[in-house]
Amino acid sequence: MSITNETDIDQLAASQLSAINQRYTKNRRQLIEILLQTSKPITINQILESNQKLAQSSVYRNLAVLEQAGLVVKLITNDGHAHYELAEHILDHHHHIICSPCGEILDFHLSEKIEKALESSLKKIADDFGFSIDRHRLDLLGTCGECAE
Amino acid sequence: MSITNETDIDQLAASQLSAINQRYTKNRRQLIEILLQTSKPITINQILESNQKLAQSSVYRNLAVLEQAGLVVKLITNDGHAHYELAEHILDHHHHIICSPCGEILDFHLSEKIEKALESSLKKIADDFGFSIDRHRLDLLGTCGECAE
DNA sequence: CCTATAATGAGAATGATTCTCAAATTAACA
DNA sequence: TGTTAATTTGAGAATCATTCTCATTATAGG
Repeated sequence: MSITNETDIDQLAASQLSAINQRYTKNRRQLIEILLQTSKPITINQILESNQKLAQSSVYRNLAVLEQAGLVVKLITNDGHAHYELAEHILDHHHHIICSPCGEILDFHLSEKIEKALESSLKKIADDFGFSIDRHRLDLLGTCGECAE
Repeated sequence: MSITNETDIDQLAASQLSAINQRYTKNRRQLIEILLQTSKPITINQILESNQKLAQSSVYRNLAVLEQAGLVVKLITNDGHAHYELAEHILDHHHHIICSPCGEILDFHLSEKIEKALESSLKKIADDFGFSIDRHRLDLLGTCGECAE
């Protein structure tokens, strides 16, 4: 399900970007690389720290482009900093466990059985509301071991 | 499960506020009332429109106080405007279906069976991660019938 | 190699939210 | 029911993440 081969991701990125008339530039490639190396959703500041040469405005702009291309997902949480990670067809379908005190976000997976049951339930609900659904998200909010000490 | 009686809510509000050394003032009572009358999470702007006499800064401050007291929940979505609603022990446990184009949020309920299965699953996951969990949230993201036209 | 078009980067602008502080309100007690 | 001390209020200023602007740089395609 998930793609880890760098070449595959480059092809995918180039193709999804060109589908919205955007180029797969060096800056955008670097963002994809940073997100690939990180196993959890990260903030713009963390991206800027990890590569001092990137311009803040370009990072914001390019993450927005990558999001439009469907390559990146932006997570809005209560801590005032958006977090970014690769889209689910690159990683795989998962959910987030969020530490409210420190803002860290980690990925987790539901068992296939529950995930399926949930999805069919949600499909019915969306129908009842007359919604067409893009995706669902499930977050666990709490306190990590470190912050609890 | 849910509380609809105004007197009960006032008692609850007064007690939860005093637990954090805060008063149940007229302004705060009005916020509770507005949220009670609305069946879905609303923004600060909607609150200000519904009662022109409220001062913006006070609404922000008081919603924060009510949130600290555990009476109100703040929902952060991708549309740049926080939405507020009464806490789950006043309404009842539910989830949100969000229209990305217009930003509207509606409440929905999972069947008790799925909700239970999900909760026990999540409890195990939280343990694995060494997290203590306050709550979970499940959102459906899509497009409402009106925006789809 | 040219040229038209898109991307970049530095800094300014935006806008939701938070902060400040003087004035108004309230609680508690005499 | 006054008095007083502490809290809340409201108007506007300040903050800060994010978005926009625009001159410069890079790129694709002939």
